[in-house]
Amino acid sequence: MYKPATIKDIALALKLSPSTVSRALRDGYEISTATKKVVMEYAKKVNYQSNPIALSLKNRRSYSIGIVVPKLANSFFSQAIAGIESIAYERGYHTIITQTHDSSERELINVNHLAQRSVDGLLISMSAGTSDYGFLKQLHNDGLPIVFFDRIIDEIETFKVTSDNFSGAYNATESLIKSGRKKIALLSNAPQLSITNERLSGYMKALADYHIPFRAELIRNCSKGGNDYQEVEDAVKDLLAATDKPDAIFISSDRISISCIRALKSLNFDPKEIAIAGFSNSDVVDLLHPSLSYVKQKSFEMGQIAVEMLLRLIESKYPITEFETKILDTELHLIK
Amino acid sequence: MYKPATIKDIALALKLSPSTVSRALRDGYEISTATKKVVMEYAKKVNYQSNPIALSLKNRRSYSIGIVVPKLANSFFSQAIAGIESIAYERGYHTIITQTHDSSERELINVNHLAQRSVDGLLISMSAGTSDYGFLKQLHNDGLPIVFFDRIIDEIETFKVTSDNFSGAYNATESLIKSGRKKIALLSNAPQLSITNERLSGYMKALADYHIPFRAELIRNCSKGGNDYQEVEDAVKDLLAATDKPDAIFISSDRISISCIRALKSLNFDPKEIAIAGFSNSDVVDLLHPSLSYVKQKSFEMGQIAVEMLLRLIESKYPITEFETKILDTELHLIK
DNA sequence: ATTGTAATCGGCAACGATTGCGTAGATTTT
DNA sequence: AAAATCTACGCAATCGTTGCCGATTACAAT
Repeated sequence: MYKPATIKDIALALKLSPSTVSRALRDGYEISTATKKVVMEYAKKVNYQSNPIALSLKNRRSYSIGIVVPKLANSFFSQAIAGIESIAYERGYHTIITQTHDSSERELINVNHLAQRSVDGLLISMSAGTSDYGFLKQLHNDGLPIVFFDRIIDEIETFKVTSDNFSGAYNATESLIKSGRKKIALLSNAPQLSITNERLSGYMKALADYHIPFRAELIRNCSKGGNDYQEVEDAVKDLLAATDKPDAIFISSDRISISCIRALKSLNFDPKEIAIAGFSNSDVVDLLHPSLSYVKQKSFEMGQIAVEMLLRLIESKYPITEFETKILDTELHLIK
Repeated sequence: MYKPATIKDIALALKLSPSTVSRALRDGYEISTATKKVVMEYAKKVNYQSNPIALSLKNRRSYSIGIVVPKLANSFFSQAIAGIESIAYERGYHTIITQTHDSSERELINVNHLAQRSVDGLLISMSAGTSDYGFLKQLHNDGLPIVFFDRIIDEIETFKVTSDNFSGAYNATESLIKSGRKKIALLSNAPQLSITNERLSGYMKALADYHIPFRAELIRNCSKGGNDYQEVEDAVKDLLAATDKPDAIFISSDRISISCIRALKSLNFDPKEIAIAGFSNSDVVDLLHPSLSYVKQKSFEMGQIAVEMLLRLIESKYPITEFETKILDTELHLIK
């Protein structure tokens, strides 16, 4: 059985009391230099390390923060996590990463697990399927610091950070228009997500600004958000089977962008015939074929900002009542 | 301050002792049905959930397992994690995921953090930079169950699962040979990794079997394992600048495969002039251009097998002394 | 010699949950 | 009616750590 040395062990071996050992290790002022030296040396010898579980129980602080994202395999999220970690580690916090695979049930389980494990705070990007935020509201009201990133919600008042999805979508759509396309379809993400609607608005505004009539039949919702390839292929096939078929597609999600490319490839479509632009943070998006123009979010920075917000909440001595929602701009990369 | 209901709270409210409440909640036989009913109902009302921290401290069991991988952004690992979770959740365990970014220091910190957090066991795929396994040996000797996957090491005797890297490399190299290539370069991964040498051996064996002389000048080590793009580009550039330049490249790592493709693209190389094949578990590898034949590992299955091994170790009543190293075969996907 | 005052350390309790043991009171047995 | 048995619950210890208070000692000030 795995059993590391404890303060008691040291106390017993050195014929001291646990409290003395504890204070000696933390360099307390009331302990003599000699005792400190003996304790420190013995502690090093037996490789003593304080038990974070016991500390968590006693202090109700764990110096760890919980991360809940839909999918690690999604580049955007793994980049955001890297950003979170870059700051968290620096500030002495550990991270506990969990993924929900866009399942509400899994999300509930993970969030509760993290809360019970007494993480000091929570960074969360909501799952597509979640519509009941009661469990989060509960935790938030009970005082658990929470920061939302990317897929944020209105129902809870706290710090949030997300991308300028409207402009991102606007710019991408505009670029398609400027390259001469007029019949621009939209592959949209799960409709309950905040980002989905913002991107839809950007798409519509761009059409309007360029006097292109909005055509509902060019919109396809992929409510499974690219987790289901078949859904996307069916949508693409359907779009391209129309008599007045689109000459471009704007895709409002990373995973759906990939699926759309795969669909176009498997349907053997001439890339010149149909232009595509979409959101993507894939680190190989520039190598894909058929190629697409893409809107890239500042994922790493978003992670950094989110965790900084969270640490402000956690380490603030007084309750914070003024919250901020930060919007990061996006980068449009056009195909050469 | 976030403060969930405790057993004491319930005891106080119901004028019972904590022990009675505890036993009532666990449906102990010595508690009257009436009391149980009262306790259960009140517990539900205040949304009581047992504190895992306290339980961990008392039982030295946490029903959580630690996962340590080099990089979440690497598809292979995020797929393996999905496999791990699929089994772990089913069996009532939580997972705590950490990544090292191939840094030994980070690996040490993460492993210790997990051990101290009293995870019941550890699933680890080693970082490229690690050469001192002392800290793992220590934990293992102290009785912490550990299972290695993918990037395994010989120095510790326990369950392990990895891919048949030799055959994977052999088959890929063979496919290049059969397509008429004779001057096959090798972009190799960090040399201290187990998988690197196995793949090198497979490459060499294929050359030998087809009577192609081994040429050391066609081997390039990317010791940073594709974490550094420039290293790969330099290697590719160097290879292709030679007078007797290769007509094919076999790449022994996922990340390096991607970097190599990018290098070839940025150097404007004709895909027909130089064929490439490499290990990759990217979920978009079939959409890349220039395209490559690829060796895909059974990542999801590997995760499942690893966690099953770990649970055997954790839940075994008697110490296990007979260990197994499972080798999964790989899938070769040729470009059409 | 007495009091004051640091310096140095130990004891107790608590964080939340579990559990062996003890026991008051009710019920049954003799 | 006395003794034995049961029922249903409480007490206290435990896990590792630390905060608070108290105790001991030495040494200086009075």
